[in-house]
Amino acid sequence: MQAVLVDQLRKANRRITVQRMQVFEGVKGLDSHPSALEVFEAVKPRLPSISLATVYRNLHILRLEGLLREIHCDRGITRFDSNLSEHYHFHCTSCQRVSDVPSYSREIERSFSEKTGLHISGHHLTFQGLCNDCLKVEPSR
Amino acid sequence: MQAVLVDQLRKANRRITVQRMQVFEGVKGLDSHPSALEVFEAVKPRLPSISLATVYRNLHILRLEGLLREIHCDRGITRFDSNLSEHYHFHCTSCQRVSDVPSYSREIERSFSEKTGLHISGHHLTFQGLCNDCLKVEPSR
DNA sequence: CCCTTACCGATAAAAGTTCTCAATAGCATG
DNA sequence: CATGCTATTGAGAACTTTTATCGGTAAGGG
Repeated sequence: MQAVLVDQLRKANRRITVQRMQVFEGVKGLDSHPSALEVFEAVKPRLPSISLATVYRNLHILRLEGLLREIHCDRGITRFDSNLSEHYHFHCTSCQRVSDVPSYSREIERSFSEKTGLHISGHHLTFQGLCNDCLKVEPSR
Repeated sequence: MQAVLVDQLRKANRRITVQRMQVFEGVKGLDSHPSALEVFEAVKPRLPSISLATVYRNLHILRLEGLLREIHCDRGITRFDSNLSEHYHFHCTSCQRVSDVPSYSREIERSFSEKTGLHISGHHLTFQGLCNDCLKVEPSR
């Protein structure tokens, strides 16, 4: 299980620890693009002695090794995404949850790079709006 | 000067203070999408007694009243943009500066909304890459 | 099984932001 | 122009999110 993950960590001279695996599983298990604190809460029942610092440390390492992505939607909060395939995000401005949008276009980058001559390594597209749950509660906006 | 700004603040029952005006000018004067601290540093020479809390307070109020936009590119930092016209951003992953990209497409929203049935209020598109200055220094990537 | 060292938990510290509160100053009114 | 109401200010405490420190632990190669 998680052969790619283990191989990539080994290759980078990183050890396979219970905490590291659980942090990764924590992000993967929560489809809601959890914050570090949410990952901590999710892992704690299975690993009651885990430290918040360990969660931060491993989130950072997993991101460095390209096994997780960071996303920045709200002020001051970093969220994590285990979905490495190219995709966009939908951010509900009411409940703050972030969900995946399966579409993606590399063409956007190419046309921008052509127009500006700039060196592009990627792009992020995030839609804002109200998710269906929040639309029911406050149909005002 | 700044008739729209003043009118909008009056309408919202907000007072026109030197500090508030200078905070707005600070964001507008820095084309680099400054953080709160950078706005504070920019305003301080003209208003040596201004408090950092006042800068934060007014950035928040100006955003609430729709006179500034917030953008979230890096981890943990909120940047401000006085350019209210619809546009995208280019984020240099080396020097962390953010610049404006003049293009915009409302069509993206419409097609996404049509496909998903979700209620969309906006979208943010940010390109990552190396700006021309940083490309010269580190042509590695 | 042993040794090296990456990693852990606990905690302090740093960075970014918001809150509290007494004093001040916009500005509407007379 | 003087007065009163209250939104705003400056200073600092407090809070939130994230990173650094450090002695002890355990992963994994030999």
